[in-house]
Amino acid sequence: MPELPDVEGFRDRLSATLPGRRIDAVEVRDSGVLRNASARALNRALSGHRFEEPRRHGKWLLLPAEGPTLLVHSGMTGRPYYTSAADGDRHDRVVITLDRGELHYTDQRKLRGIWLVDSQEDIDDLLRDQGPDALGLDRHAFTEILRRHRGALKPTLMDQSVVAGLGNLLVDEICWRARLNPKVHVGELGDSDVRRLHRAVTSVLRTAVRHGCVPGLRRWLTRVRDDTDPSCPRCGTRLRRGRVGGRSTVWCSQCQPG
DNA sequence: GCAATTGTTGGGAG
DNA sequence: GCTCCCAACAATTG
Repeated sequence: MPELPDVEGFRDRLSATLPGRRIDAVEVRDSGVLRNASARALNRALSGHRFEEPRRHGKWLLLPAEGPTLLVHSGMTGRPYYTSAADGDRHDRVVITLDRGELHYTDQRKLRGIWLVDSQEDIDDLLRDQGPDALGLDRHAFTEILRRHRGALKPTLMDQSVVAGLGNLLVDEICWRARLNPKVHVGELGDSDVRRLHRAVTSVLRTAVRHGCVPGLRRWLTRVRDDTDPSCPRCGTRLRRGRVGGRSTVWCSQCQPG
């Protein structure tokens, strides 16, 4: 689930609760989510520290704590959340007890997880291959980035080293909005195509961030993509399903020819 | 039992 | 070097 809008929602909610909270204890219930540190190292590095303002880059969430920083990548099913009560989730893997409330990381599938780093250099290292964040990317920068690539549109937009934050649902929604076939090659796009694409990225992201997910709104592809026999919310044509770049893809052969 | 799943990585082919 | 495909990671659902 987590793409840029979801992670931005995590960041926004944690921003309202986490800064200033002191870490009292780190309880690791499933070390399968720890990617580069032991539970003991986590405890030692974080205990007594206070969380600062959370940040985000693409699908990465950064939780700095006066020196050490937790980097969270939620994979497909992860979600960090603050709770003031002692409630939780079935798949809570890490529970950090704070001086007030708790920070939980729940993750059913554990495809990614949590990294602990202790310097800006280590952060840069982990995020080295990330392209610029998709949110707030202006048209000039977007065009310049796109012009460096030749492959199919959808895999290019989903490549986190090209642009950081776009996932499967978002990219389908963006291509549909821009009336571009997900299989079209980036090199074939004209200036007006790129302009339309940038507008679609911006507007879809802005709305999705407001909702904290890719919303199934009235005139959105996401609303119908999981229907048994979905039709285009714009023109009514039966939607096509297939795989593009190895991912399940939905598009409208009428609105997105090619 | 088999396929599929909203993410990422590494290996290998062309 | 670039692009694409596959398998793997893991857990659950249809």
